[in-house]
Amino acid sequence: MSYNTHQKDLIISLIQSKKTDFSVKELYQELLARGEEIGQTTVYRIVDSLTEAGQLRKTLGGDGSARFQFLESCERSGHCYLKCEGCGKIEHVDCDDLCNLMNHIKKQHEFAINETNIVINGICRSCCGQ
Amino acid sequence: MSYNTHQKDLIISLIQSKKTDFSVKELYQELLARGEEIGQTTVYRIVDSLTEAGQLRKTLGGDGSARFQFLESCERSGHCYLKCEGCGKIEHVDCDDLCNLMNHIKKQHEFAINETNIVINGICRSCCGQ
DNA sequence: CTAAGTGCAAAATGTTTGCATACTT
DNA sequence: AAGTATGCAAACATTTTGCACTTAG
Repeated sequence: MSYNTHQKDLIISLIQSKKTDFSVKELYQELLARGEEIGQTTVYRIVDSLTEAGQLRKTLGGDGSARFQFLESCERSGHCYLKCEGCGKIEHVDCDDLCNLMNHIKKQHEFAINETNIVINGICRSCCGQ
Repeated sequence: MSYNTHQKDLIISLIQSKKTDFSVKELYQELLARGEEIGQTTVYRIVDSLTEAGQLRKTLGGDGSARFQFLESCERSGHCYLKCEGCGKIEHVDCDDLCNLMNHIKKQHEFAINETNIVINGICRSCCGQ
C-alpha cells in the first residue's frame, strides 16, 4: 500500500495548478522557493510514481531532460492535447473530427491507438502574435 | 558550409534503413559491430545535426534516454506517424480525416499545428496478436 | 590552404540507488 | 510495531565540451 505524506500533497497540489509542462528541477526549485522542505530525490520518486499511475505524461524537452505534463483523467474517446512549442501551455480538445480520425486509423490501419496519449505540437494563438 | 564525410554517409545510410526508432548508443554499437570506425561523439553530433535539419525526430524512451525516428520528407498536410509502443515500428498515414481534424484545430482552436511532427502512439496489428 | 569534421578524455548534467532515519497507519 | 517514505551522499548513465589532429573542398 501507500501512505499519504506531506511531500506527496505538496507535489500533487502544485502540479494540478500547472498549465504548462515542467521538469523535476523546476518543480523542486519552485517548492524550495516557497520555503517548503523537500529533497530532490523525493521529487523524482513521486513524479515517477505519478507517471506510472497515469497522472503525468513524460516527454523530452529541447534541452534533453525529461518534462512532465499533468493529465486530467479523461478516458473518453475523441480527446487530445495541443501543446504549444512556444510557451509550453497545454490545451485540451474534444471533437468529432478527432473521433472520426481515430476510428479511421483503428479500422483502416489496424492500429490500437493509445488514447490517453495524443499530443499535437504547434504554436498557440498568443505565441503566434509575437 | 558543410562537408561530406565518410562518417556522415555511414550514419545516413544506416538510419534510412531503419524501420523502428533507435538510440545513439544502438547506432554507435551497430556501426562498431560492422567493423566501421567511428567515435561516439561523432554519432551524437551527426544525429543532432540531422535532428535540427528535420530528418530525425527526437523522443524519450522508457529508460529515460533519447530515441530517434527517421522521418521521410513529407511536407504535405494530412500526414502523421503511427508509432507502435510494442515493437517501436513507425507507420505513415495520409488521409482526409486527419486533414479535417487539422483544419478544425487551426480554425476553431486558433492553433498553428506543427505538421511535421504528429505522432500517435498505440499497438500495431502484429504486436496486438501477441 | 582553410574551414569543417573527428575522436579522445574530461567535464557537466540528469537520474537512480544504498542506507540510516523519520513518518503513517 | 511494521511497513512505507524521506533525504543525503554516492553511484550511474547519458550527453556535451576542449583541444589536438585529420579530412574535404
